[in-house]
Amino acid sequence: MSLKLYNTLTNQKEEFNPIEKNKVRMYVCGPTVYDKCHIGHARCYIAFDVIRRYLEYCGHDVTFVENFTDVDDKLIRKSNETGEDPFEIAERNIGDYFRDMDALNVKRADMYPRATQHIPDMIAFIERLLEKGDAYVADGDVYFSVEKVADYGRLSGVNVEQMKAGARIAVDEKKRDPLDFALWKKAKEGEPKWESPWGEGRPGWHIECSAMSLKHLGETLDIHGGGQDLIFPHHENEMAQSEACSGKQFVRYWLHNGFVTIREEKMSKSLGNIVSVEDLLQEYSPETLRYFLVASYYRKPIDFDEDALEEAKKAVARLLNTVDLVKEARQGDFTGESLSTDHYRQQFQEAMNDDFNTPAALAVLFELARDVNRRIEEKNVDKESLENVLNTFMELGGDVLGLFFEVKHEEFSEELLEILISVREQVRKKNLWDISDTIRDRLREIGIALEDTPEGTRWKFVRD
RNA sequence: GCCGGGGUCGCCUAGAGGCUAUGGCCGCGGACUGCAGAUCCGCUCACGUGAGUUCAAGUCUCACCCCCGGCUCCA
Repeated sequence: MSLKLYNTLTNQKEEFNPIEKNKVRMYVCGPTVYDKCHIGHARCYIAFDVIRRYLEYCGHDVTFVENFTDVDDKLIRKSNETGEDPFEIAERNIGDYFRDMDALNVKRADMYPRATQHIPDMIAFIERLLEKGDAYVADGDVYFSVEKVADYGRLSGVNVEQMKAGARIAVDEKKRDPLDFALWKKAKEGEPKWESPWGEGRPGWHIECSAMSLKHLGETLDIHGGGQDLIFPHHENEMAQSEACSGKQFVRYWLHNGFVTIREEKMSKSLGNIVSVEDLLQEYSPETLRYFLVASYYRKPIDFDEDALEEAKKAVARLLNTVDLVKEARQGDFTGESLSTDHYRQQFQEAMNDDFNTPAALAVLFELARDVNRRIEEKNVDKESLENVLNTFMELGGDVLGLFFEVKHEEFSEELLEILISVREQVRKKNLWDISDTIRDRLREIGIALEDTPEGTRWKFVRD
């Protein structure tokens, strides 16, 4: 059973073999921090979070690097609009990014290099390209010469000749060829700038990923990921300049996640339909959001709407309830037949090995949930099995998919709650239903759900 | 125009040649229950259209009809 993943470079599923056995070098294009994170960012970073987690589950030692683009046109524009310093804008959005991603249980990368902290690396990279004759200086700008790359377009499948013929390329007097792209941009008035051999200026967009991945992960990466929109021009250009520089293959497996649409429309500033993670977390639990995003195959588009989130909320609750039931059951005196989780684990792995097929993997968890619920209901399962089932849920649904995780609750007295529950028990014995229901309703309002069972009343924290 | 991805139950979502097509949500019936919740059991004639290949086709081929994305702002 081997892991296969869909490689954008070859347009097919390939068996995954890292350069070094059990060692994975992985780079994901992080956000340009000019604004808050939206649902599309969440989709991307959760997708690659799951990929990273699964690789780790398979025993790989993953080095995961994700960058922050903290200097670029959009940041500068934003700064000009608001008057706020661009670096402050970046800093604030980076803080928000961590807050949102932490809330969504996205594991932290091993490194978060920032463009502005790698200016010398980028300059050195550009100098090397100039030495090799793959780039040229033009009036303070430096451009990469696309014609030096024989197979330019091989990642994205763009047709070079056709693009040249088309009118979609902005004409720029300084460029020798319209497809050439900027490595270094000459400083303009009021923009952030750094000293360079070509005068003051700032780096182009693509160079940062090439320079930073080279520095932190080496010349060849095992996995490079990002949103589908980055395939062209960003990744095509990264690949062109990195391979020109090193003479080696830049990335073995290119992975790209699909987009999120909002009620069947593209999410965009002009449509004003951007849904921020911050806002979503006001309405929905991290588990719900995460489930929603993981319930589709990462390469397919997802359409966002409230109904879909409501569905996700109920679906994930089923799994969460089962985990609670198993936790509770293993405390009781259960005996009976054993329930092996081997089959489910194997099915889960089979699904994940098929290019991280999380919907199929979830289906396996639901099957396990149904089967263990039935056994608990029948009181026909031994404690060891329950323990095993719980571990299976925590590893597959928790460690790999990131759906189950502990959250901190405000300090409160469990003892007081127990007293309240026992008082309620007494009034229930006297059929004083209005009082007992009031207690239950009021507790529910503050996030504590009571459930009456033949074995007594149990309570749990709930999040919507 | 060029390139790419799709159309599977009421809705969402897997499956890519072969036993009764995955899982979820909703709906209906039942068990349990003071109610609620949770859980369990059962039910509900889903593969865009038309040809072809094959003993066998959601699954391969061709044609057609629709949908979506990219083509230097984008995760």
